[in-house]
Amino acid sequence: MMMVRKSKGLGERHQKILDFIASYQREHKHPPSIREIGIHCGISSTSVVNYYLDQLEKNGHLERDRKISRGMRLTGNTPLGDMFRVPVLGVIQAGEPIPIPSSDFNTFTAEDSIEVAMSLMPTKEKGKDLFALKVQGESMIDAMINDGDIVILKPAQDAHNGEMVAVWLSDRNETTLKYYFKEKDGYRLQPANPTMKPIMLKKTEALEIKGKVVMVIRKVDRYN
Amino acid sequence: MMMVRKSKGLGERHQKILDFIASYQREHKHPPSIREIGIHCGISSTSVVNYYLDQLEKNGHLERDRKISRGMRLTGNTPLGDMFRVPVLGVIQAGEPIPIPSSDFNTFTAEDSIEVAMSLMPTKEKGKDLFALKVQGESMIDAMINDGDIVILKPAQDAHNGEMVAVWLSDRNETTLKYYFKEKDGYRLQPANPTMKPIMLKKTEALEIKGKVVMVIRKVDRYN
DNA sequence: ATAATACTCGAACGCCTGTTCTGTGTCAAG
DNA sequence: CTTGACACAGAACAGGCGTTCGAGTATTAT
Repeated sequence: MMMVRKSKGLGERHQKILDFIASYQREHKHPPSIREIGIHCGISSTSVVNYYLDQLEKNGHLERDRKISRGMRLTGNTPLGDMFRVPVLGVIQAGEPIPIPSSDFNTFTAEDSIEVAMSLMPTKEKGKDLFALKVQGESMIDAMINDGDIVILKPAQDAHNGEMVAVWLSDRNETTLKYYFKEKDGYRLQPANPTMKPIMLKKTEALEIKGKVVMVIRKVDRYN
Repeated sequence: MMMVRKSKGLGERHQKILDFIASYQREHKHPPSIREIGIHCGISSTSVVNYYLDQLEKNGHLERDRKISRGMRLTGNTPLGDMFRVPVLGVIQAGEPIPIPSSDFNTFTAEDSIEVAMSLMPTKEKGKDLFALKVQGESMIDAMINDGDIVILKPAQDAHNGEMVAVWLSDRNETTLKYYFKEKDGYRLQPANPTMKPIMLKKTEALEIKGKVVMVIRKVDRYN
């Protein structure tokens, strides 16, 4: 009954156009013209570009200011400017396992997410597969992280000494954020607050590193 | 010798054009045309707009892609996209007074500053006269703020109970970040970490509120 | 006063750009 | 096979838009 040409919603060309607009805008700070889109996407006719642009507008991926040159803008979670979008996968709390990114967490799930300015991002892990978690409860206080804070993590299964990691201690059924140190007899999980004592783990105890902490953001609007 | 028409660097019209471009871009996600600038800035001729645009380009406030419609972009500290630029006025540490914004801190001082996504901003204090300070030393640990953290503040001389404020205790020659509570016999400055004891102040002791904490950002790249 | 400089206007030129129309080839349903 | 929706190309049109030029008006220096 229903005919499917290439894929259901977005064809390869739709995606290519969308990507080009985003990269062009990022570089030039203004959208491309129809003809420029055509050239860079291998479309020889302006009418075809217009054809796709109309579809993208119908699907809600794009907004157009008709009659205005370069009058288009990407909608939805395509951050313009120099910022990064990080999906908030869930909450992190002491007694619960850590949600980690699934394979297809980059899909069009317009789930909850936050935007972070590129210029704030440490090192060059600019927006690989970063993800964010909202801290629930006050169990991370010894990591100097409060209830309601947002932690941005980079997925990882292991870590170097001195890195702050999110770990799941299955033996203790506990999630925690600590500085990671491997020692001869096991592991040491050091709180950020030097006045607090580290957790010492024997090699036999399970320790699952879920990610490295890249950034912590605390919005202080808990007053009224 | 030197002739000064209106002001030295930027005339009123230059500023008006700059502001219009910024607001137009923020709303439409693409730059305005020369004619649009003319209309909204009270300039009847496109050549005059072009005239000012050339000057702005020469002064480095603008970049132009000649021959390309709407081919202009603001340079310097004019964040595109939906983000906010907050100037970093200095450091905050226990033994030093708190730098606060001067009257003309919005001028073209291309000093150090950070960008924060609009969507991260609490409440509607979107970028009034916010400013940021870099925390130096570990004296703010009881506010769950670590060495190297960036705190974003809103200027204030007083506060409501329960708000986190940056205060300067001149009697003790001390700067600190605490939750503020006014009590019958004085003030109570409560650390964020509930396991730590508050500072009790008599009414006679000087307490200068310098700002309210709006946000805390911690970049965790202290590993290599 | 005179000249120089800064600023403003209006109009015209021509490329840039979005729009529209006609035509072609493909593929699946009837 | 025929039909029709779909994907695409090319050309032509009209208006958008940056550019340029000639000219007029202030303001300032000499």
